Amino acid sequence: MKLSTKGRYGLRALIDLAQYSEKTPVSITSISARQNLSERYLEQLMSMLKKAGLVRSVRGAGGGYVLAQPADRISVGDVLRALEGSLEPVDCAGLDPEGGCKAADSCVTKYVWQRINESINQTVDEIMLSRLVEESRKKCGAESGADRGDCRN
Amino acid sequence: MKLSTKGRYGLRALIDLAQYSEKTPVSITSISARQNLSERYLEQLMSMLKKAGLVRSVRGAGGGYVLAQPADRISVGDVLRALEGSLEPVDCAGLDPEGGCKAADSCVTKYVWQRINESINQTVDEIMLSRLVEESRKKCGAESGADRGDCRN
DNA sequence: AGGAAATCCTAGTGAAATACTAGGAATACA
DNA sequence: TGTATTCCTAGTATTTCACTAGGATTTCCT
Repeated sequence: MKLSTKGRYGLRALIDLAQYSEKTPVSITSISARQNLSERYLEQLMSMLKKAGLVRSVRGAGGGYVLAQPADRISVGDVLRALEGSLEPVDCAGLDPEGGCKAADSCVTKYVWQRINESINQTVDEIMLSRLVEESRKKCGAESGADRGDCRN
Repeated sequence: MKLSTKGRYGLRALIDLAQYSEKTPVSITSISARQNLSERYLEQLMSMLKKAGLVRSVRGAGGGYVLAQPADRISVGDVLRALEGSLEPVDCAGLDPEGGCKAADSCVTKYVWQRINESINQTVDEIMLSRLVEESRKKCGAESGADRGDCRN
């Protein structure tokens, strides 16, 4: 039940992007420098976020990324699902027509997985990027945010 | 964000155990036969559940396992945490004294991981084994539960 | 006593996923 | 034309997962 680095790094990157891309696009180089992430790896994450319609890209010199939607319309859930795939804790095969779990109707644990799934999604869908950006600004205002790169989550 | 087979199989096994161990201990052989699980693997899961104090074992012929607590005092959360370890989506190193995340105080994403963690734990802690046993009995009453083994979740 | 049925314990292992790295093509600004 | 960027595909070392294997120990039954 762990999130992979995709989700963890990607959320940090998007918060960073939301903070710095108000006027001009933000390059992968600058995000990865601030957040202490591998450029090449972050590149792949941004590509996924783009496919999911959360960011837009500007190619060429002076280019980079910007949010494709206002920060108060992008939820943590949108970000995590884009990067991690479905957040449900178990892939119940009950969906496929001929796929798998013939016991779907009599499967007791399925109820449990559904409940977990709902609670996770509800939680992540109600936290908006804009809110995290606010928090971040508050905290960086208080302390000099010099050592931000230490946080790997 | 997927549960491993440990949590999935283990929960099924414990539901099975709760149903069949009212009078006598239930052997791994019989659980794995009913649930269509590898005996050797299930053995390891039962060992973990024992360490966690959820089941007791009776050695020797005629032995097996019984619940160490009544089924209405064992939650799904107890089972999953015993088998999967902590359910928190990110191992924030903020706990260790000299361990890791120096940015803990200024870490924005930490808030997100905490919220997810809380919602997962709350959900799984309020579903009791006894309830799942009830559900299982209802469903097996309706249909002839012959094909139970097909469900791999 | 002796065998059968069970738990207990440690280690090994093939396959898959993870977390990157690498190389280069395409695009746009200056 | 050159430099800064995104874009795309493929390779790879490490780790984790999901078992399998071998045997020791305990207890019941005859």
